[in-house]
Amino acid sequence: MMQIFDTMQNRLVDLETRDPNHVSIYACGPTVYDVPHLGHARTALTYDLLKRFLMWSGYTVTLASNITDIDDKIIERSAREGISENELSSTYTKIYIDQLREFGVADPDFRPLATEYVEEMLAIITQLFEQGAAYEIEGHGVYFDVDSLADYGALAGRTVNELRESAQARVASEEDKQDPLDFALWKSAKPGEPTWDSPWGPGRPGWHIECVAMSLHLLGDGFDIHGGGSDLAFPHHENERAESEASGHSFARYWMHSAMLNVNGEKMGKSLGNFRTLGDALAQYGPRPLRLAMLQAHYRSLMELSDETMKGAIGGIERIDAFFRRMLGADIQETSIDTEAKDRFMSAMNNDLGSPDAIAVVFETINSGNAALDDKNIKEASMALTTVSELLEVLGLSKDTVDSDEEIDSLVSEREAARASRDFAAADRIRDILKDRNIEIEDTPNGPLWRKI
RNA sequence: GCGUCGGUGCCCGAGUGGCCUAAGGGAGCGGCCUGCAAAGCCGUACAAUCGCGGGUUCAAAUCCCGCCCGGCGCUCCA
Repeated sequence: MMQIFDTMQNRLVDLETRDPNHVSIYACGPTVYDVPHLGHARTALTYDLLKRFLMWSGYTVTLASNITDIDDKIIERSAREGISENELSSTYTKIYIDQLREFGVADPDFRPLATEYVEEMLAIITQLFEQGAAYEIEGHGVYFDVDSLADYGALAGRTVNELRESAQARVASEEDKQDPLDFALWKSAKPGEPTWDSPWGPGRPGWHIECVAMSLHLLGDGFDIHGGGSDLAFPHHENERAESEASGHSFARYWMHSAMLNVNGEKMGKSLGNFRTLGDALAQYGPRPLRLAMLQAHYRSLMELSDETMKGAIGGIERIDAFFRRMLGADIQETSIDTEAKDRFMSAMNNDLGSPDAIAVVFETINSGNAALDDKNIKEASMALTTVSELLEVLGLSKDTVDSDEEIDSLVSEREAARASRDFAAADRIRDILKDRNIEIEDTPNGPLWRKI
């Protein structure tokens, strides 16, 4: 059985799903006011990996991942750029989706937009009123009363009083909130802002309510896993939980949080110059090395993404691809998977998504497959190939399509002819020509192969 | 300041009481293979030690206490 680290219980727990053989997951996506950075990619990758692994384990999985397309930052930025909120958010939504696809993150089953769930949000706010968990402040909006949730603060590992102390030590609120911890469910309309009608007058959604509306609508009460970046645990997730539970809906059974990512020793978002956007990193390193680098770190540990890390990951991908190239030339048989390797891979992943360990199993299998091929042990080599292919599929690291190019093929043939007549000077000349075009030749017992470098 | 997670070789990282004489990958070095390469295989140095100092235990990288350093949170944030 899979174990995951549940933020709520603050420990590793067995994943016991609401429905047998089905897992419902809600992963918090970005607020689209700018291009995605590597941190967004890491978070999305975590839940992509979780889904792939659970499906491979035999579950059916429903993954919902939202796009928040209305919030203060979006309003601010679109005003500054003189375009509509919708124009701004749809531009960045498209970039986000395109780049995640390029990165190899599969589309979630649902990708809800906050602006399409205002009805559902209003319904929940109504329910909160009915439960006495919400109150209105004239001119400001509707607020949530944190006393409505007995263990408010549990996700942050703190009591309400501890939170209150911190909160009071900070900004005194301008509104007449009953408690400094209370937060807006519905914000009254302000000039120049997009608004929706509501029983409490025109306004727009407040904090966190969009995720509650979308997750409950798409996955139902008591869905299995709610995830996101660790920076969202408090207050975002805590408040979602409060809103949901207080309105009478049981919320997520488990909470998962993926850790942050630093680039070249600097926090994301503050460094300039260096790549920090997903787009730049994809262009610089390619999707697969980037993915390998991220998967070689555990999702719950802070990750440093440096040039050196990437150098290592590029080497790793090359090793994987070289293995496939070699096998391509071998007389491979149809075989079953190596159950020993599969079991080790599975127990690594069952242990709170232990991808670094799981990847170690893949590399070990590549090694034994290569060794088997050297020994002309085709059966074992074939089994290693089957195993590596299947496991890489689970990790989303499968080999790209094979390169093909007629002109290069003909140069390679020319070189083969020269080699056959032992005209090595001519053969090396052709190899140099190809090298100038970033093509590297590998001579194998089954003939030459080439690849882009 | 309070809470929380973490600090393992040159780099990335696994390991959470005995199988650790610390996995795996990358980079390094030597050998084999090759016309030469590339890829691959084999071997090998680098952790007498796992941030530092105490403690518990027959036994600790793994548990406890203190300290140092870093991430995240304390109503923007993946």
